Amino acid sequence: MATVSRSFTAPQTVRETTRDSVLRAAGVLRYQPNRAARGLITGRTGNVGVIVPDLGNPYFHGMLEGAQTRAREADYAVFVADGQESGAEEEALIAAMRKQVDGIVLCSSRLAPARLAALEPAPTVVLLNRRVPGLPAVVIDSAAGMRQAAGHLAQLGHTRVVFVSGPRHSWSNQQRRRGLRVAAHTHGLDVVTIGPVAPQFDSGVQTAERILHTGATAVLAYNDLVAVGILSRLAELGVTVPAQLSVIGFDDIPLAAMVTPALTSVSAPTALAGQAAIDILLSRLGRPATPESEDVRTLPATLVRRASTAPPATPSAAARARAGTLKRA
Amino acid sequence: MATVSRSFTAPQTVRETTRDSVLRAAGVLRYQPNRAARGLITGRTGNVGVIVPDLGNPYFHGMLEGAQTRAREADYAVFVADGQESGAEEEALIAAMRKQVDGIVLCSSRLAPARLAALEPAPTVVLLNRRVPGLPAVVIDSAAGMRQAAGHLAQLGHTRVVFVSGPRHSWSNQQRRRGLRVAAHTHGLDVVTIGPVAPQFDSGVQTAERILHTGATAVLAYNDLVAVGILSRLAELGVTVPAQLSVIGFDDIPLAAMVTPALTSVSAPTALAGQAAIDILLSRLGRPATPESEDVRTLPATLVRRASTAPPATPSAAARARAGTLKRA
DNA sequence: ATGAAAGCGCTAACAG
DNA sequence: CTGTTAGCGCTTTCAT
Repeated sequence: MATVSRSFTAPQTVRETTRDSVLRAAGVLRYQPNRAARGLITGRTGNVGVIVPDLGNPYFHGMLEGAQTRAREADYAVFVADGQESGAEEEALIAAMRKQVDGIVLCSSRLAPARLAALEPAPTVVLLNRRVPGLPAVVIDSAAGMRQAAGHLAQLGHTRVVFVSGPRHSWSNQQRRRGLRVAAHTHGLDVVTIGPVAPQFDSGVQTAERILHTGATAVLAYNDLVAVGILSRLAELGVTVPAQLSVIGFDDIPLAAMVTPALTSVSAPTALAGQAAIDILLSRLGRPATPESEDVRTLPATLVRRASTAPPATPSAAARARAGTLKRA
Repeated sequence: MATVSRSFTAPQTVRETTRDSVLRAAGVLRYQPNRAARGLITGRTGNVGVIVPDLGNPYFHGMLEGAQTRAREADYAVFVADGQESGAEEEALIAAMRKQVDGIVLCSSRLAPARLAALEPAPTVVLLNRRVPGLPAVVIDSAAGMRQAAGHLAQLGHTRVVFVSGPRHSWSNQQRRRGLRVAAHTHGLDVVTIGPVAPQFDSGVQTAERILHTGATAVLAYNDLVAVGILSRLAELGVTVPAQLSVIGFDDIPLAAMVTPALTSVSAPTALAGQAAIDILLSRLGRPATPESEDVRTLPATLVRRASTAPPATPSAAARARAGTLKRA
């Protein structure tokens, strides 16, 4: 009995011939150690949890995918749960998961900072797309993307750009806004802010004309959804993009890759972020509770040059390239 | 000790006053029964697994979301795993999950029918978007959507339509193809099939001109991706949609909701399907192993009328309505 | 209605 | 190197 256990968990401590026959027998009987029972004694479950505010939001799919991939590579299974945009629900989920997982990745947590800080050390938690002192985190550096976007526009000769601001209290929006202000200063760009607006297609449609009235030649939208809305309305108004106006969106959702060739976008590496979160989580599980070391990993958002660098030779060729990431059912 | 257990699992068997003090104490101490330990003895884990071929594919997000929502309502936690489009990996995942879950939902399984049939009765499994005799399943009835699409086109006065066929061996494609054939016959439509083509944006771009050459006035594409490709190329060619040509896509991915107003789409209720799968799974867990009763739930895909019924009064209004489902990070 | 004891499947400590 | 023993946290007889 103990020998069987050892053959799985500490193969070196068992004579080779014995181990072989054990493993062969296990193969025939399709025996696999019961992880729940193992966890009962080792205190480790081999599971990690991933909590997102809304599984219906494409923004989180990349994070989930990245996390799942990495976790599975390390032979961890992942629980996924939907916090329903509610801090209370999130806390309930954490409580429910606590004993079933070794750690939890909290994506864009809706919990108050104090609540988050109160979680550690049990369970081990890693924040994704959120920063709270004392907790390990993976953040996406919007500012980096904004620097690239501003540099890109400056190089194209733009001098006056519009920023369509997202939800006022959104951490992402603050990041993007702040990043742009700095970057614009660096490149001598004049920034006009419109908004805040809801991060919807609709908002873009409604702000398009105001944007034109500012006399700006380029616009950075809070996210791709807003950018696409702007593009849609501009098309109706007969404004050619990017010739008369450059439009830059923000996000990493498959959607963005598909819409009109006129869209350039600052893209957040969500899948990489998911992977990084798992990496940190697993490394923390190694050393038992080291409150001093604070792991924070920053991933830069990057400008994905699409058509607006210059009108593409054949628009469809560019569109084709962009569509490559989408898959079938 | 035993009384504590009973207070949680069988409250009636404990005197009210005793139970109250137990539960109150539990609240204070933040005690929650350890589900793993419980599972060890009851044989039930309170977890379900969801396996999809590719977490990066938007088509499966709805299923996952629906499944997660329903599972959580029933106080089940969900494991999610990515089969990487591989039957072998899928089997490995099933094996790994088996002891940790009470049942598994297999979405668009890539496993051979015989392999699937060999799974039951342990673990309990429900197929989603796949049908194999003897196994409970939730399928999305593409034929219903095709009937609506054909009826819609016939009513608009079309007589000759193109079907751009997807991957030859795809179950979905067979369903759609077959459904259209029947529906076209009913409505006296003439169908020209082009393809099979890869389910990509690119394919649409490449087939657009061939479609025009057929003299057809409407086209049904295998999926939205192909449809959008077609629309993109048509725009380049100066063909107005829907006036000169009606384009209908197929799928339920957020993407589709955003692209040009010219797209009408047959939409698959993936979230509902995910919920239904969990419903069946949980009902099966109730009655222990009833191999006779074969639960199969069919959900109809439906035509989502967008702009192509008639050119919208204000295109942006229609576009706006379609964009409503997308959310922010 | 409650407590005592056995045991779910496993690993860890200790003999041998 | 391998077998024996104890016990992880819980539920479930079986007594009381």
